[in-house]
Amino acid sequence: MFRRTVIGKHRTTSSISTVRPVHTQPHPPHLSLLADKCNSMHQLQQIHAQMLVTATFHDNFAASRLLSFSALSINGDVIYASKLFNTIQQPNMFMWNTLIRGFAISPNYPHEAMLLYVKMRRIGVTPGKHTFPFLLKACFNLRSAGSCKQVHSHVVKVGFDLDFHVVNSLIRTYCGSSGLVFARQVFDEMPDRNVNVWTTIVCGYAQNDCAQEALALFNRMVGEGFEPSGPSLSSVLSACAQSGCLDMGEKIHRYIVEKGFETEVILGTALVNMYAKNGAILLARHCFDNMPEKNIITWNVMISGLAVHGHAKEAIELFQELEKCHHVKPNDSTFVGVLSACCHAGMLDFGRKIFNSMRDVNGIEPKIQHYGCMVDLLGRGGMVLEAEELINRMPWQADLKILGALLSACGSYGNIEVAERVVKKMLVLEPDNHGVYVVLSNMYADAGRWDDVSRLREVMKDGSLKKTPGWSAGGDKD
DNA sequence: CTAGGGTTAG
Repeated sequence: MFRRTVIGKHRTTSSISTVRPVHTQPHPPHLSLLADKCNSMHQLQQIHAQMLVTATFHDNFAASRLLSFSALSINGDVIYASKLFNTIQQPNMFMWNTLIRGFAISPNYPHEAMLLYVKMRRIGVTPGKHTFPFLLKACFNLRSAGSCKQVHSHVVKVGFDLDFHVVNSLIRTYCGSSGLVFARQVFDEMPDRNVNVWTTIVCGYAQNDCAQEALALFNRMVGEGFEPSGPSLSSVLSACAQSGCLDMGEKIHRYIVEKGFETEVILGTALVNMYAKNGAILLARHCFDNMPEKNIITWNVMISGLAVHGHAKEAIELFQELEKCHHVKPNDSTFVGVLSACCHAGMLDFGRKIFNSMRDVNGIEPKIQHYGCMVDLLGRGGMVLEAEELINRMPWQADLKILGALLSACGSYGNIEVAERVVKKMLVLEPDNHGVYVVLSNMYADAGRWDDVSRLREVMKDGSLKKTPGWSAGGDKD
């Protein structure tokens, strides 16, 4: 069990590799140091075992080091942490908080954080000021405004409603669960604020598509004498990007330069995005090229910015540059940008190659947006049948958007046969979609099929194709 | 004795 190979790496004294009887063993403080240095659950379990044998585990500080690793580390195991926690007779506040935090940030068990909090209250333990930010993180990850409200009332009852960290967490959590009104209320009721709180509310509005309000609040913040921080500038740039406020964006850029802010990844990306969304593609590119460090979001913003503004070739060249980059790997939205560039440039073969390379080379499963790009690309290239086939091969049901792209390709290339099949599918999804009748009718007219035009007109008067034999939208299922 | 809030895209 106590393999020297693993433990021995960090061994500082000889006592650790030899298990001595408990009564002769003083609490070895180095065991908790080891717990801090461990990087796998395997190592952690060995230290745990050592602590049990040497009675070190009864020391709450030592036990909490184990708890922290297993609950919080990327290589940890929150279920193990929970079991470990249950063996502790008198957990202290740090331990309760650590496990709540561990559950809160776990992908699968944020709800357990709430349950643990309830359990803690039931046995009469009063939460500390650190408890609430963790608990609220769980609410945030659950996207639950209801839970947030409940926690909010506990915050008030326990009296932490003046703690910046706690209140900021409340605002952030409300913003993340469609509770912008509550967030604003909490914000307005604060007797005093700091830059972080201002940033949270500005960001909250920006992320909820309320760019104007975000800009207004940012201006108010500055007006009240707060020095904008890097994060607050990133947030307001996002608002400038959404709302087309190039002037404001440039003003912010000048401010960043004047104040000598480090344009590290996030702030730099926010600038690139702001310029790209505003169509100032050269300025975007200039910022991009001058960034010393970029992440995948930076690349995506630049690539799709180029694609959208008619620089398909450059977008693809940039993607090829990204492929040579060792520390940044493309993700699924990278491919949305690249495929839309192919679409724009009509690069059919290259687009097919890229689409296939997603899974084969990059291990990324294409999503419906990628199929959408491909249908568009194939359709515009006149490969209407291939596009239809691709839709039929998708693992999901086609939506109106993707069918619409195919239908318009049918229109451009006069493929009535496919158009009729597509229209049927679209009417299943949306029986009163009049647009599709019009498209189809125009196609019949273009082909001189006047009988079909009038037949369709009758059907439209009826209100639905469903009633017409041979046109029963739900009737012949594919 | 340990710890908490703010930032970039779709």
